[in-house]
Amino acid sequence: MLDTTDKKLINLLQNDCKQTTKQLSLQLNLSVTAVYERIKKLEKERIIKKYVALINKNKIEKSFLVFCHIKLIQHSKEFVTTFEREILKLEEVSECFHVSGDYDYILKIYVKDMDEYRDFMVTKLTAIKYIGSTHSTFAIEEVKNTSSIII
Amino acid sequence: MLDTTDKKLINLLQNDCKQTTKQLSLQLNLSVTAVYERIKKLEKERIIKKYVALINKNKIEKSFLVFCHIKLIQHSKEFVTTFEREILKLEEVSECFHVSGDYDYILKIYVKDMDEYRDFMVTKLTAIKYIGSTHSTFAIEEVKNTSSIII
DNA sequence: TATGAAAATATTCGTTC
DNA sequence: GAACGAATATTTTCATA
Repeated sequence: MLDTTDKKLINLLQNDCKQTTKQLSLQLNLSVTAVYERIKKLEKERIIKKYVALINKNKIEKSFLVFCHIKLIQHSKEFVTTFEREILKLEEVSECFHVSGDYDYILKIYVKDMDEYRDFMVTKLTAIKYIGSTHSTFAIEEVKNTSSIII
Repeated sequence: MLDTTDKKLINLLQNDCKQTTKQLSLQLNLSVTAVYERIKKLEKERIIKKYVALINKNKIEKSFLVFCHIKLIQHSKEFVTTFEREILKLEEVSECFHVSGDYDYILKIYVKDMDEYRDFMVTKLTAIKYIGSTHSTFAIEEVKNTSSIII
């Protein structure tokens, strides 16, 4: 189980994973080795999944964000499987969740601008079989966008 | 401007930022120093925003994901500002985007389970002033969820 | 859990293209 | 300005107490 120190450590690493174990040890009142061992444990147990660099989307021309709600024409196993397999291939789709309610999937799509989005819709998304309908919602502003979950 | 090597480097770091410059240099056919200098440049220009650890939500009891669509009662400057300021304080809300369309905001919320979500709704979210209506959509399955944008 | 030595890595520097 | 290899500084890693 995770104790308070583990949780603190996870929160620190979610915010900046390039801190040295020495820096972490000072914040946690632990020795360098103790921090090191705890991190290794968290990695081994796959509580820490991976370490990544987060990129400023404005600077790489991928700041146009669209939420796309998708309904399939039917919910048979084959339709679901095919759709999901095809979605995984689309690099513009950063997230895709199967959801309950009025539609079947919510997709988060990052592209350069509206032109690129239209192109994506026409040539890639709607080329996937079994899509019944789509509804696009455009982001006007990013109020909050964090990868970390405070525990 | 970013050349092909920069883009490759960014993609590598988005996938694993703990690789040593030596490992990166082998994949990029560059010297260790050249890789080092390119990374420093990307950090300085804020193209790389930060380095973070990604946590397995299943293992920390935060795997219940809800998309919440919110409409404000009005769109005055004051209402928008107040709402956004309050949302930033809620640690359950990992993302919040101001959007066009049928509602004003899309929120992504991670909690433990439905009970915790109900509690969050009642005591935290709907306690915020100026919310007109909310509509919650629950994730059944995570099909794709990546922090990286391939460039 | 802590210490410290050994190994690996990051960082700086002088030089070349 | 970008790349390189050599040097130095720092950090990680691991055996041992």
